[in-house]
Amino acid sequence: MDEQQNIAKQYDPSQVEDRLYSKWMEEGYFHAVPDSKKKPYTIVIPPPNITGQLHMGHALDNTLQDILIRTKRMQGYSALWLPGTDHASIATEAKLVDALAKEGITKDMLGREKFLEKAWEWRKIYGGRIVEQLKKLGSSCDWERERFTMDEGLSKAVQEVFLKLYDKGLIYKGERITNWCPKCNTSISDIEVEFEEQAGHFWYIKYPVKDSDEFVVIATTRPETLLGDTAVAVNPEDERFIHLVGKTLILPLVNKEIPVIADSYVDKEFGTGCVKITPAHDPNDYEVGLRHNLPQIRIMDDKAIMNDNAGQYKGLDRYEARKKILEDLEKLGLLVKIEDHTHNVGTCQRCRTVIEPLISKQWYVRMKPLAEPALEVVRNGTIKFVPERFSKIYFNWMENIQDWCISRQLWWGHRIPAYYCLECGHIMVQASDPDVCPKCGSTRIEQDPDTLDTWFSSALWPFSTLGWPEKTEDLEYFYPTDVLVTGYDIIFFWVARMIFSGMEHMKEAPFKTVFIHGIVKDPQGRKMSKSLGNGIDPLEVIAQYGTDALRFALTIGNSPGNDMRFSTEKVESSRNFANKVWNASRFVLMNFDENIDFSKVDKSKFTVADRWIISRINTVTKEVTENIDKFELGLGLQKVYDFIWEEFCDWYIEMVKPRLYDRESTGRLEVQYVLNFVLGNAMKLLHPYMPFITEEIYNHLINDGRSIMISQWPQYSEELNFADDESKMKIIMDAIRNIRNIRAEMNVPPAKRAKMIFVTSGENEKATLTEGATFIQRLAGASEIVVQADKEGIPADAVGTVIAGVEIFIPLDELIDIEKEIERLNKEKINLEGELKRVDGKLNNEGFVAKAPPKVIEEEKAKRDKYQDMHQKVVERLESLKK
RNA sequence: GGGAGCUUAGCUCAGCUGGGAGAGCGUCUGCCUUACAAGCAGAGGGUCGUAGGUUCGAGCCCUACAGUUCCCACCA
Repeated sequence: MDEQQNIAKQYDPSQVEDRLYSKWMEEGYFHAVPDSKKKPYTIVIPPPNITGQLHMGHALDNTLQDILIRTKRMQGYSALWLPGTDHASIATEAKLVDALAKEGITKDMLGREKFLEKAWEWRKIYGGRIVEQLKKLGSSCDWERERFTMDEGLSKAVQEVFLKLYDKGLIYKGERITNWCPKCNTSISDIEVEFEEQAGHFWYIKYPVKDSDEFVVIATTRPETLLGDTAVAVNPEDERFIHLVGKTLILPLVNKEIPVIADSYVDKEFGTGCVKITPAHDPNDYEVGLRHNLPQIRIMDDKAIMNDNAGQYKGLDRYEARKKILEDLEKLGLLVKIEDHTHNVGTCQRCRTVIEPLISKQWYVRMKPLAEPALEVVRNGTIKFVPERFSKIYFNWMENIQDWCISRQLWWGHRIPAYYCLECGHIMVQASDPDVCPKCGSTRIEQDPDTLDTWFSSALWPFSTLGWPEKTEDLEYFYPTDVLVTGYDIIFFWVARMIFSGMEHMKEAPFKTVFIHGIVKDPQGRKMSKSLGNGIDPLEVIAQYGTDALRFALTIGNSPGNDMRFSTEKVESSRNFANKVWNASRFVLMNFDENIDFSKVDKSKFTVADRWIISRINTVTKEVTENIDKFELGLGLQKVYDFIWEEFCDWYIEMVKPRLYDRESTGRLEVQYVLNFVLGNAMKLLHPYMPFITEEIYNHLINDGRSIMISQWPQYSEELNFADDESKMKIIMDAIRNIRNIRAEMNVPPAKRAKMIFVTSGENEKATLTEGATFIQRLAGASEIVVQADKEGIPADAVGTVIAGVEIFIPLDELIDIEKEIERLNKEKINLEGELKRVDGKLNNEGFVAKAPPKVIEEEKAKRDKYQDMHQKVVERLESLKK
């Protein structure tokens, strides 16, 4: 076949990938519809941010999802992989603000409406970018169903949920201390605060006692908050200070009177035992303040600039204020000492700015009632984490859950459906803009300016994307989804919230399995990050090595939940495998005749090798299918890899070459059939992992002409299990390996062909060796093969070896180095003695014989017999050489 | 302070329910053998972190310890 003869020696993914992806799209293979004849299988994508760029984490996450969905599609499910993107309110808004700043424009200059117009423009430009990048990965998403968290339907779902939870009293507005990011200018939830160890100081400051010479010393890491102090607390059982409780202190610099209070929150052992209490700027102090009815004095504005309450420090940034305050305290002789102190500082996940806890009015979700069903559904196994250990992390978090702050002082996002009467302050939470206040009749009504936490909408993703709150056919058919694939870093942000949302609004868990993967790290084991600049761009890897190689590298040798290092060496070896597959296929295709008619195949012409490889792919099919079912994707891939490279390429193809090179040979058609069958099935098993190359090859093989994507997943069949042929092949392969070993060790030139004599008394061995003679000739470089029952006619200086039940001799024309041969045989002898010692150790152990399963004992006995026989023959051989 | 993971060949990692230690890369030797030098054949290399325990039998189960990474908590 001329066309096939011309296939390039090296696989070029760039010639294949885009072409095939377009074809799949055109054919609509990714599209899934409710089909009563099929079972549904659903995965919803973790929606990437619209401003995002594909990174290795995405590449891994989506490769794993694609492997699962492609497998299930081939297995006959109506397999839906539902894609989409997330508006990522805080991230997008921050980027847009930065971009505008470069043009000298601020949010306020634009106004809300204009700003949102800009944001939607951005979404148009960048939202599509990540989608195109996912396509480069080969993701078989149903793009006809692509969703966006701010789509009309999804926004409807968000509103519906907000109203529902508000009506149930599960959403409330409250004034309390929250995490505030002065840079992003918004409140954030607890999990968006990342603690970072920083080197800081402990400043010891004197607070004089009123009308006394006495004073207390407090230790603080944040002296600027002194301005907002409304008490100093001591432990009620601290005898050192108990006499001061109830007395009044003079707050330095401010010269205000504050009380000394007793609260068990104070640790006697830590610091000085006296704690300044700043209810408006510290979460713990806030709690203490509530217990003791202390005033809350905010001393900073939303940008962490000191406000009116800071008196002379007004207008200073919090760190400038700190410096100034310390100077002033120093002057007054109130700064006692300074110690170095490393402590954890809360920073904004988004921008790394140090969080300023502030008192403000925010919307919260009451979590306790929602957490209970979400815990139960994991406890009772309705939802399983893979690996299982992550359920513990989930429990730990969910059991100690705090109310969720959901309002954000941002513009880009779902606006909170709450309206305020400007006359009487009445709050209306409803779907549409009210005309008049039902309480006072005023028409002066304003909507809450805040938007919702991005995760509020992603929490609804598994059902909002399927049409909820409408009762759609899709929702009915595809919900609940089957697997959620994600990294362990977003279990709290997303997984947990989807679970309680699913339970609350659908009364059903949103998925059955949470398949957790680790983080992709750089070759030195560091997390890939922008600031380190150590990220490896998956798109560059694809451009250089191909998508299949990237996917292979991300999957091979990786086990669920574990982090992995990514290196170009790994991609190179992955690329090499793709090339190997390519060339094996090239070989197969080059050796097909025109107008092959497999209906003429005569199975009686199958050789031991044919049945062996069929039996092997049959077993591998079973194993790989099981591995994928158990989410052991790396193990499954390893098995396909080993099968293709070692068994199919290194053994089977090498063994069938003589039958293919001779166009008149009997069984030529049968070989072609077996090659086509085995390679075809191997490509199917490999397809979920390496979709492009497998499709390209499958298209050239002889089959029903359908795309491999929608072909049927191979089935294990008992009829294709040929145990006899597998054991025969073991003899043949052992013989070949041993002979190759001798030849290498005895420095026999590779090109030199030699006569080989096999001595065996076993009928089975004899028949097998005769049957496999051509294979041995070719693969072990034999010129002639003789199988005989005794050592008749074997020259004394022949080199030799032994496998189970068979002695092998190679008479060489030249004189051999007897010493070297003795040395080599001695090595064999020592090896066998080691094996015998181990087996005997077991069989001579009474406990083993009494308690081990009979099958294990039988196996050990068989091994002992085999090794004893081999050992005896090696010893005899050594003795005859020493003469 | 609490919790989890990891520790296996020079490097990076697999090892499913306990039954003779594996892969890739690297190293050494020999090969351009008409699918593939991004390849073929062969070799070397591990007391599976340490110490106990359970078991006929432990890389795998239990306990303690050491090193390491991460998560949660956040004592000013």
